[in-house]
Amino acid sequence: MHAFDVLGDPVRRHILDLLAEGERSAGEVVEAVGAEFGISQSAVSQHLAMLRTSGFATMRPDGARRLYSVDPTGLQEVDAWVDRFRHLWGARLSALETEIARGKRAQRQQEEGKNNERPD
Amino acid sequence: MHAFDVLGDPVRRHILDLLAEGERSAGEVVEAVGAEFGISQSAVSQHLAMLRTSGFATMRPDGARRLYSVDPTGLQEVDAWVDRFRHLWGARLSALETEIARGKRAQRQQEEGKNNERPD
DNA sequence: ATCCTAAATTAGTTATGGCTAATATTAGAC
DNA sequence: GTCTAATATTAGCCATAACTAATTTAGGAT
Repeated sequence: MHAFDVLGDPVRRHILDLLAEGERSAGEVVEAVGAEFGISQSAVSQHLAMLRTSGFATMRPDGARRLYSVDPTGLQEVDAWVDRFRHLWGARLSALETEIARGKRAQRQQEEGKNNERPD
Repeated sequence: MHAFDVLGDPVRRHILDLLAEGERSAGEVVEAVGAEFGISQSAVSQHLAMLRTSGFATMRPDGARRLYSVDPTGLQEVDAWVDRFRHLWGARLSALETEIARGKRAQRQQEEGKNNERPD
């Protein structure tokens, strides 16, 4: 199943949001998601399995419990796809691109300062 | 329909890839996509409509033809969602984040230089 | 060994997304 | 006006993703 199909489901996005805050046991995920979406333990378990097999989550056993975390792999895949289009939003990526612009200006000024005592 | 559901479909991703190269008429899209996926004009038209209503494409009429282009809106939405997880892959966003890091370093050095003649 | 809790798995049902086929719209040429 | 080309729209069919209910597996306690 393709990365975007995985993220297409609101329950799976919610699970990832939760895991983004840190490792969670399957039970904790069931409780949180159940509260929000009212679905069964089975359903959540199936989602967790899919997140794992599609590279969005990792699991480690802890006794009888299973602890899940975010796996960046799948998200990076998504990010890589979106990359192709980044140039379309004005070579300006809000806060991020502002930082870059400022950084470049700062660098330029610094480098010019090295060669020439008179910056613009 | 949610942005990720839109990108979940391989045909729609293919269309966006095509539009990323530049504006295309509906007919051109039908031909390109038809060749790759073997689906009808109707199917492609339905996909184009969805891309439009979900903020991934814009359309402008040109006589009887309709010219489609990528609309960054939907992609930005996706990008914003992924943002929450970026810190997970090493606070390193390939070229982009490298730029930021360099920029911050440059700024820091420059500012320190103003107050104190001895940079680290 | 028995029991309980945590979680996964399986089988079966249902809702929906994506398709085709047919039809409708619109623009331009004649 | 009629005809054709380009595209959109509608209705209906089908495949499948997501769910529930029931069962199974496994760990830890008594």
